[in-house]
Amino acid sequence: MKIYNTLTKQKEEFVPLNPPNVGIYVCGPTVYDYFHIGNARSFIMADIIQRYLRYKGYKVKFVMNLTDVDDKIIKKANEEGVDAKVIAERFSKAFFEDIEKLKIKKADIYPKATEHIGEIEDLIKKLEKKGIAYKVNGDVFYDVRKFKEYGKLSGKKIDELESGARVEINEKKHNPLDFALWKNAKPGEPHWSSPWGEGRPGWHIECSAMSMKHLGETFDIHAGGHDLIFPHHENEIAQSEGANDKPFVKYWIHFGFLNIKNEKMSKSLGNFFTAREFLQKYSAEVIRLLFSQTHYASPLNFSDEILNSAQKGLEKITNFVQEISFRENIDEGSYPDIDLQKYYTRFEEAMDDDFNTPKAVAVIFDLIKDVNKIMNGGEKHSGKFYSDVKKFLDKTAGNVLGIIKNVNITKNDSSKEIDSLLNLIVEIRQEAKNKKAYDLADLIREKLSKLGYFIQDTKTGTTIKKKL
RNA sequence: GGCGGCGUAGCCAAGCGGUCUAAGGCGAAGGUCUGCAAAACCUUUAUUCGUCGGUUCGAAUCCGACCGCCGCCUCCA
Repeated sequence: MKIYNTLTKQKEEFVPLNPPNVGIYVCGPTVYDYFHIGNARSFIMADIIQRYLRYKGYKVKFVMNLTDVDDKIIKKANEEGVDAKVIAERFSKAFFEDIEKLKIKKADIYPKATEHIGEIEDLIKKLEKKGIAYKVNGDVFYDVRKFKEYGKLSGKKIDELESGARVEINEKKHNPLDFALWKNAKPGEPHWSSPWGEGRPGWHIECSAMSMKHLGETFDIHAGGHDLIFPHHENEIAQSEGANDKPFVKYWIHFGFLNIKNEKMSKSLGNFFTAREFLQKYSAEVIRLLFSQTHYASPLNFSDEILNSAQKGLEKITNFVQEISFRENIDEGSYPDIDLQKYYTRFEEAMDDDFNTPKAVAVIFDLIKDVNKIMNGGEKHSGKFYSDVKKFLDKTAGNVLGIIKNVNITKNDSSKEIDSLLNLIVEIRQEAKNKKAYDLADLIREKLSKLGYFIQDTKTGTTIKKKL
């Protein structure tokens, strides 16, 4: 299995530090607002990565942090005249609601910055002791010049950065690129007492402290959006490696942006849609299919057109799953000449190649086409065949990509009853058809459709599907 | 200004030295099945991969120049 590593700028064979264990840390949200569909892309792609690693048999420990102290949270709290905690709690809750709706598998741990002040403090002390951090009036800064490898992730050079036009001017810093580890609290801001006075942690140090605590000083995979490479992840490396003198992360993965009209979707540009808004109109599966059809690292230009395209594609998948679910129970006949193992292999080859989900999706569609062809042959086939196909889809498109809707109408006893009633209706309609009472047959179809059930007459019998 | 990425059919998007007369999805046209409908299937829809050169027996894939687009260098997934 290969992963493109931002640190080395090449695809590398994935060798975990401690197989079969794999530690993954993904930069989560700053909980000051609902997250937008661009953020959702990162969360979903990280989800697919961890699901695939589990599929491969790795024992994954997946950590996603919540930044719950931050300038933006404080700003919002001030605007509303409430405590910063109120804002953080409100949007943490919203975050969990939204990722659940997006069918994102829960992380093993969601550490919060405010619950790791002790670890953060220890880390800063360590850096201070080594002479890498310095204090100025209650603020503590990281001295970028003290870390020789600064810039190794982003490919930037300190000198070039300094001459850049947009470096913040702050006379307190030794070097314009130095960044805050600890911020002196202004009145009304959340604060904790520390050796440097009342204050709060800087953003970058949180992730170093929390990832280290939950995954160790060196761990396998760290992922996040492309815009975090610099300065966030660069600074994390500086902090962690500066303190521990050992490699921080083995593989760095970065997700491409979701663009709108060719521009990065972001809160600051104002060209965003929240994930919640989208979920009202499109299902999680549609969004996931859409994202899966582009490689995680490439930019993805968002538009109604591609959304509709994904929706149609998903319908094709859903129709198919309903069809085989139906046949799984009733059909009897031969097992057709098809080697499902071939599709597993192709799926894995695609995913093994730096999580090539577009290719993996193509395998799913190939399978669907091939099986549809078999079903169109007019012959009946064994239920075992259909359940094998279904198992394949559940394992790959379902458990890894998350693009299979639950089509089971029959889940409990009461719906079993519904099933037999539906079958009765189908039989009656068949009688009507036999007597060429097409008006009546069409009426039944029409009425059922209004109730959300679609009747379809196929070569091998009538099937009924529920609208999903 | 520095650093990085991208440009493949009407749209989206894989492919990254030969199996490419280039996957897959959407769309479009015609057809099959059907009482009709729906679903599905079949056929067609890029001899060509931004442009121009070069390397090579061989290039969408490597190199160079140019054109166009985007991102990072400030909070941002």
